[in-house]
Amino acid sequence: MKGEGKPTINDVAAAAKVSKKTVSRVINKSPLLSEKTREKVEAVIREMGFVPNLQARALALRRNFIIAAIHDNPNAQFLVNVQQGVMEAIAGSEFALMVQPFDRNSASFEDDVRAFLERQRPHGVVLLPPLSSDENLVALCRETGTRYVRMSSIKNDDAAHIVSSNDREAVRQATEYLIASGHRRIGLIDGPVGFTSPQERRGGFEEALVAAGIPLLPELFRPGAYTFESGVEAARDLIALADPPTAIFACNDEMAIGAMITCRRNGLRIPQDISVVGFDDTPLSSHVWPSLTTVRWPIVEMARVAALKLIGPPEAAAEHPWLLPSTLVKRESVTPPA
Amino acid sequence: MKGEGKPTINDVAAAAKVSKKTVSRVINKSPLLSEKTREKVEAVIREMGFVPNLQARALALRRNFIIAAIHDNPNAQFLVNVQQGVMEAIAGSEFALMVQPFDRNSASFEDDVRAFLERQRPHGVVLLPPLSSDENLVALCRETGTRYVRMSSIKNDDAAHIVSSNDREAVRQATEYLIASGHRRIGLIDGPVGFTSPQERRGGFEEALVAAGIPLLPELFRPGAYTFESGVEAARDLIALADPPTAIFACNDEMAIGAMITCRRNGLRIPQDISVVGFDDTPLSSHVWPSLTTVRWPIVEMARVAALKLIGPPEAAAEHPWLLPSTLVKRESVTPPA
DNA sequence: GTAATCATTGACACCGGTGACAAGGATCGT
DNA sequence: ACGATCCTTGTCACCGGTGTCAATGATTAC
Repeated sequence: MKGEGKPTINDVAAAAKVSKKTVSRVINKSPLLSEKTREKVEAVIREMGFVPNLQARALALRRNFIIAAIHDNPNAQFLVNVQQGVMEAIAGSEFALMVQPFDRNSASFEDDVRAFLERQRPHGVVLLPPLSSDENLVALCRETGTRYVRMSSIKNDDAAHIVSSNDREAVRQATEYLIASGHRRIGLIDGPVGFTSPQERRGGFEEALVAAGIPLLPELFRPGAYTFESGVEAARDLIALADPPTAIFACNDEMAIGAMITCRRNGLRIPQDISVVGFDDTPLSSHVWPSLTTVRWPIVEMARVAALKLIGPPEAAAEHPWLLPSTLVKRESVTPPA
Repeated sequence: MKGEGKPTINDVAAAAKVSKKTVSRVINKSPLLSEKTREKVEAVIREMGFVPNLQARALALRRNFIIAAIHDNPNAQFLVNVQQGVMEAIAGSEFALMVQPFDRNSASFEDDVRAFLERQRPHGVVLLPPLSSDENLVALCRETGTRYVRMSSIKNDDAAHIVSSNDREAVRQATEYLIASGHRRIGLIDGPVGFTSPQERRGGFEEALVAAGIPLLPELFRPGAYTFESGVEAARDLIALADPPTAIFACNDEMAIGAMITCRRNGLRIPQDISVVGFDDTPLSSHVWPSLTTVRWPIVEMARVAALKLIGPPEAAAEHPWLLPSTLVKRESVTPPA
């Protein structure tokens, strides 16, 4: 310890009168060490306040302790939930979480991602939807030797590299719940085109209708963009129909709430005049009035599992579950039709 | 290039038949280099797809390229805005963003922060509110030699280490707007006790009342916790008063919206029967009906400036502005009292 | 023409850890 | 008592960059 700066492993070694390798063994909890020296060195470490330099470790080990969440998702609650899940997984470990948004509309999108992966060389990345369904990114991860886990609704049994939720099934159940309540004209507000998540959700919706022998009427299917405004628009169109639906399923909560507000602005009571079901279970959904019946999407859990797959030994990645249940949360926005 | 793994500076040096130091000069754009060798080496770098290893760089330079956002803030929109601001500042640079939440209620809070700083040794940290008002953390940053910028409403002219917004003034203006509209009984829903931001906001509110000669009536001051539910409760109490207020200022949007919904549930029309003003300008505030008049808090800008202060040369940190304007956004939730 | 100066480039140690392997001392069996 | 074996510990090179300073060759000054 030269009086300045943080003590290094050399300082500790000198102070404890052992080799730096021995100190290294202590901080790595190597089993081939006598109890006596371990205690001696640990005492010195404590006394000097030595903390190993992660940069040096990263260089020597040729791997660092960074989990990166890569996304192009503007939804705040989603992102924060993901961050929470990852943090739960890495809490207490040496790992840290890096967050990196990308613009998928940029011409340099893939180059940007590649530059990030090659520069930061994170230990592992969690690919968040909707960007996670991009096969090029997966190829990029493979190419750069980056461990990855996709969070996606894609069908895929590569359990080591994906975490998914059974959205289709959950939406089917939600729709069956509407049908069981007596609804037969149910509007759907779709998610953005080309994204995988709304495909699954819509799929579950359609399956339920088909199973109940209810025809799929084009006028009841409305486009959406996962935004509040698109929910407003879609609902406006739906309730303007000659024979409007008695219930609406929106592919996410934000649109569902846009729909609720639009219905109310147009004099419809919820749920007496029209029932609404959403998807996500954002905090908001329990704050609106009436509270929103929705499908709980286990983002936090998915993110936690994704991170666990990344920080554990590679061969154990597939041992964590890859499919987590989305579940129907019944609140106040559904009632039998008048 | 040994056929395996990424090429290193040594591989490039060998291939270009120059010393590794010369390659180092090229990647650092050193001016003392002949144009000829620069081009030759750059060609080899491109051809081999060489990307310098940040870990090694970090070790040699004894500094890394990580900006960490440290927080104990559960508000999703806030966090994402901060992340966006930081990303705007570091886009195109070598820097990356790390996000680290802490639990201020934990007994090991300070130890946790210390462990994070000492292990990751980020190049700089942005301390987010409310944790940013903790002087112990600032001391910790100093002690560990970590560059920091506080995002806070604290009064402080240490321009190199703080980014603030003139919340007090903005709230005063918002309140003056209510007063100018004819309101004289205005309820306040406070923020959590012990936090600095609600102090400023309440301060601006009181200043405006005092300046207008309106007495500060205790029954019109209600506690809050920045949560939707606390807004609900406070509003319930306010409208239950024998002489209820004709307007409410809530210290954040979430409470304001809780208040709006509560008023409506109790048969009050907004803004005809009661006006509401919030603070934050979350996306939500323009989505509710009627849309919420609120104070726009420039989080993205503050975060961007904070990051700029961190990534630039230390002596230039104070040159960036430290005070950014919060501004009143007039929407539909305010009208003169009946 | 030669010394002085400048622009380029290289040699080498170092940042703070780790892995591979060797060495030292204690313990064991015979 | 002796070598074989095991348990601990140390030596040394290396991870992939950077700083310092010296060496080289080209240019300039006189």
